[in-house]
Amino acid sequence: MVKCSEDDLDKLFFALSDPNRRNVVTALLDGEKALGDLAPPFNMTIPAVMKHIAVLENSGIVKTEKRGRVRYCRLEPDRLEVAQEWLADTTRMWTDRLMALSRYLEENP
Amino acid sequence: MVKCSEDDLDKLFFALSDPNRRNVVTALLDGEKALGDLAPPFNMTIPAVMKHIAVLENSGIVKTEKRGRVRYCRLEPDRLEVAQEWLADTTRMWTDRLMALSRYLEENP
DNA sequence: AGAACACTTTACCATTTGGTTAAGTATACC
DNA sequence: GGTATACTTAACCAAATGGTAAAGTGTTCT
Repeated sequence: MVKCSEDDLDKLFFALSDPNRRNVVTALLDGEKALGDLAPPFNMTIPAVMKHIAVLENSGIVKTEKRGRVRYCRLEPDRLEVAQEWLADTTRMWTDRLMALSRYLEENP
Repeated sequence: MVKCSEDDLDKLFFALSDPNRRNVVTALLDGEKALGDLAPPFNMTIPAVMKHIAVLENSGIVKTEKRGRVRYCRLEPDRLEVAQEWLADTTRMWTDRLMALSRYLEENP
């Protein structure tokens, strides 16, 4: 099981619970993008994008870096992998226990 | 790719973004539980539990049924599987694209 | 019938969220 | 130096969230 605090999970799932933020993540799959490039495609103002980026950065999914007057945003592979592993482990655990339950129900009608 | 609306994903991730709700999900792995049995372990009042159950039910993760004066809560395997598949597909897509990116970066230093 | 039980509903509260506009700051260009 | 660019900050707003206490409703037990 991946080490990951409850608080990390809160932030991670919350970050992914908004469609605009998931869109930003999708946009960043192409690679690094300037903060200003993320607003127009989603009809958001720059301050709105900044808040979403802050949430994503707080969750560890995204990192940003300022070069000159431009703030570049990119996905953080490590954190993505942590998220992926936690999700896989958890859903597998759910599935296992649910299968055990359904097996039990079959054997005890 | 699993069919799953953006709105479904909002609800799903949001439902999982609270530690009390994840605890309720974990508690339900043992099987069906009465609503009242979910409050004491987490130091919540009954109305608080009801709100969390409503969020989980709205996301499709949990279903409830009233028998007599007791409301029983249980995990909904179908929805769990949908969630699991979506998460696996999405994280795989992320991983694929990130691997393509790192391969590109290796070949173009 | 009457009491006990297990929710349900209502009303209320502080905080957070997601968004805006407008003014401010730092960098790049002519 | 002065101007355009690209964020940043501040102030504000409506709605949602997570929680409570208290009163109400429907079942079950004696």
